[in-house]
Amino acid sequence: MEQITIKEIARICGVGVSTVSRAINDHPDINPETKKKIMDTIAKYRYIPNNSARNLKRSESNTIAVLAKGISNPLFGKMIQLLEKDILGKQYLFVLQQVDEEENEVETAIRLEKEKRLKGIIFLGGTSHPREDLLRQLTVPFVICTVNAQLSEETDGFGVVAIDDEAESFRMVDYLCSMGHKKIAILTALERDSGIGRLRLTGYREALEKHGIPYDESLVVSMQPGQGTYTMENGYEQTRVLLEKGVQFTALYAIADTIAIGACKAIFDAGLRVPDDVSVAGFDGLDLADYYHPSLTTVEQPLEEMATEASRVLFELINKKQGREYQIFRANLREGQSVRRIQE
Amino acid sequence: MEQITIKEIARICGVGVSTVSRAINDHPDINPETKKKIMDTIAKYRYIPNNSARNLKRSESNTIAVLAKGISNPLFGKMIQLLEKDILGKQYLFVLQQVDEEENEVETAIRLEKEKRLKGIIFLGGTSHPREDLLRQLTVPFVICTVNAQLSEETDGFGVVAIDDEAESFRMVDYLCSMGHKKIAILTALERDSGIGRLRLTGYREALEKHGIPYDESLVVSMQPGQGTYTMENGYEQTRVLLEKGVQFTALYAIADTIAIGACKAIFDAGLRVPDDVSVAGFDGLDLADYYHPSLTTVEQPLEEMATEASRVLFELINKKQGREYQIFRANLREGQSVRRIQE
DNA sequence: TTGTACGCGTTATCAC
DNA sequence: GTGATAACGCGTACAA
Repeated sequence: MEQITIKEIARICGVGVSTVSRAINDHPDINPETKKKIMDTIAKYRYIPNNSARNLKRSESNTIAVLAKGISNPLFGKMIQLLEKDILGKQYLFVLQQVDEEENEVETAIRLEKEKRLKGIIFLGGTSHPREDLLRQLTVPFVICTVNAQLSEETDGFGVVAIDDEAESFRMVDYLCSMGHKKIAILTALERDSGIGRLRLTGYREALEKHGIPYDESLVVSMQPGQGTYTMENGYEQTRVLLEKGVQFTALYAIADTIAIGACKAIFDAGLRVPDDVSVAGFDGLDLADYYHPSLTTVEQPLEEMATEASRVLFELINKKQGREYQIFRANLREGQSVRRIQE
Repeated sequence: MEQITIKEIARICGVGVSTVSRAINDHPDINPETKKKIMDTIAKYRYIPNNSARNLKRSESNTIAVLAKGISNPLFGKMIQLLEKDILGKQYLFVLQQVDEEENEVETAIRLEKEKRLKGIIFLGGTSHPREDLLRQLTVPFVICTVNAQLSEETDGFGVVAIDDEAESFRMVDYLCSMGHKKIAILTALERDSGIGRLRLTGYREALEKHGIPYDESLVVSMQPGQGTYTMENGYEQTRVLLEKGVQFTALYAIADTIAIGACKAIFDAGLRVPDDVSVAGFDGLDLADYYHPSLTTVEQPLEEMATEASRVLFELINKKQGREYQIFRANLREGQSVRRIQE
């Protein structure tokens, strides 16, 4: 199939290619009439410039990539839409790259940066302790979003847009304690988790400590590895095992809403009720948490603000070429019907 | 930031660029030693070929695009992952493009095809009656997945991988009738919907007809337009309105699980129970339907098989350059706890 | 205001 | 087995 090129358009219009190029790219010095004629021809022949050639020629390809760790993560849906709108609105090209759970997102970013001559990168999700030697191989600014990563002073030209996972996790567990719970199980990520799991687990420990509740390992349950750590299935399965063990607890805190919902199912299946027999709390503030029955008490991340901020920070970094910017948002403890106050 | 190019590598190794190219692309006639030296240098300098240049040069860019209408659609998550794996495995480049609800996915595809020199396209979601004049502007094979689109004889070089939305919808409503329900409300897409909504609504009408139940317009509720037709929020809101109107019905059939979950919430909020007071049925077979409480009776689409088949069909079309292939899968009516038998 | 010619980084086609 | 070199389609400096 013959693809029509800029040369063809030029030939048809009886002008040079540069004139066509000027018309396409809204250059100032061009005769309006000539421009109109060219644009009409372009429309008529449905000519669309070849992206590869443009990117190749332009020293700067004006592309921004969003790397989402787990595209199916319901957390990211809205954010991606917002980011795309923002980025396209700024006349940048938008590339969405999905990163598998076993994949190292920074390695993917490095490859992508060179392949596509990126101008900037936004990470959605990923590890909270990325390998900085890899990060430094990135020569363009990047923003880590939804993960409260802490980077050393040597790394530069990046931003972090997130909530304070540790503090917010603390708040939730603190809240559970204040509702009279003393035996609080936690469904958390893998032992060796490098993502938000560790941060949220730390918050859990600190809250218990504050309330003088000893940390009980039998109440700490790790999700099983495999495809999708933060899945309902995983939450269900681990909760089922926990219940079968006969460990006593009055509240169950899951570090993700999806896990919490799986947990609820296991509780129901065991013939128990939420929150009458077990209180359940989640984290993230998915829409779903609200629509679940009973609605889930959860920590709501301001996802849309975070997306907007992530793109703002990125463009700022692109302009300044350097800097370090931490934007930590405050989350909202959203009370649902899944946690009840119990008597001491 | 200086990007290293193939020329640099060639210079460093003391060879010509073509030799380096041969090493990169696994060409046969190259001295293993030379190749090793080159590959080592490449690794050392972390050279990564520029994608734009490759695509520009290669007559065929070997890129396949997946256009997903609504990336946040939980239906697509797993499918996208499978598709990506399949496509990369076949040594093709994979591009994921999100399409907004108001956007015409075919127009996006046309632009993308030229911009990126695509080799093939997979549509996830979209309209069931696409504009064929636009589709014919696509010069590469495409597969419409999850939508049972019917195209005229004049269009060629495409595949459809879907379930029979009408028949499966019929089956669900038929099932509801067989459970003793006579007043069955439906939550469907927009009046003027051109997607699966219309097909599923038709199945609903036909099932009622079979059981001699008159079609009652007051039981047909359309989702409101705006951002996200198939959302829990929309389902909630429309069900709330329906309940307030005081229309009587014993079962509620939503054409998507997400809508069904929103509906359940509205029912609970009205002080009613599912399924005791109202039976609820969904469509799609999301994981979530299973984990919801009560678990949702739904029509389960074989999403993974469909994804695998979609890529198989696409590659077949790419090789044959033409053809029309309809792969209609059979869905599975998954009984949950949200529908109960009622006495006549 | 417009056209010509060059180069972006890569692969393929030749000679050698 | 290897190295020049001509494309690929576009943007732009420069000349006209």
